[in-house]
Amino acid sequence: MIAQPLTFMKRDIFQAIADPTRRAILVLIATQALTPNALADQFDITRQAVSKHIKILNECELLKQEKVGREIYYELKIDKMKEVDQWLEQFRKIWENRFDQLDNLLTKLQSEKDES
Amino acid sequence: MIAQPLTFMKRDIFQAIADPTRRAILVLIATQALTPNALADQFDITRQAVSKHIKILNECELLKQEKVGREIYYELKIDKMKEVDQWLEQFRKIWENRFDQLDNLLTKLQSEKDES
DNA sequence: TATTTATGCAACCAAATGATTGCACAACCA
DNA sequence: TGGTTGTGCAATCATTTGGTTGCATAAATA
Repeated sequence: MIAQPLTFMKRDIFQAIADPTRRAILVLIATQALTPNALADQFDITRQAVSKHIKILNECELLKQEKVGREIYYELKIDKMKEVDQWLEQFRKIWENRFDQLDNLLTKLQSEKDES
Repeated sequence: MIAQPLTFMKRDIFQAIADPTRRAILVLIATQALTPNALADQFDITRQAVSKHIKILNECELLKQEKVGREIYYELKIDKMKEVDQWLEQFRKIWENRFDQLDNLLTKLQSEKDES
């Protein structure tokens, strides 16, 4: 056995973003801090269901929180999203490399055409 | 069926990459085409379990396949990974913007220091 | 031809997931 | 003080998930 996931965190960011509701939450709190109630207003599910999603996002260390009285404002720790970006990097290298090769080919074909 | 309705795909790429085994598979077939058996050798699970993961990745339209005799070579459709990149873009904008603002602040502080 | 090999599919199972309802409790406010 | 509001937690439930074993079939090989 060669390839095996190395770390064993209970949840990782890839699980966090697997659910469409959680992705929507992340977008909402990317630019502004929101309370669970404010978030729940945006969805068709119960406040408690949203609360569970928040808990999961929190376990993944995706959230900053600030308590104001009895309200809790949640906001995205944007830096955590870079983990996904870093994982994507290995694929980005490949597609950019292939694009460059295609570009080189087209340039070469063009110059050959010019010479004729 | 010719084209699947985009809005009602059973699975999306975020679900595909949620599982650590599937992420490892994607990495393995990003640069080379591999058969299910060759893939299964890399993991501690059964060939059939790997086969199920392949099926899921296929449903997400992440795979190219080429049949050679009785063997089937699977390779990653790298362009499909751009969907994740595109979703990340909205967050990238934010963190790059914040970095620029921090950079501007530091530059300003430095120039104020130079003036004194 | 008979056997081995590569693959996919079906049935089954335990655990995880995403939702619900109900409750507890602290913080506001009339 | 008593009632309302914001939040989190527990119990419960149906569905999905990720794994297993067993089988069917087509292709390669002895």
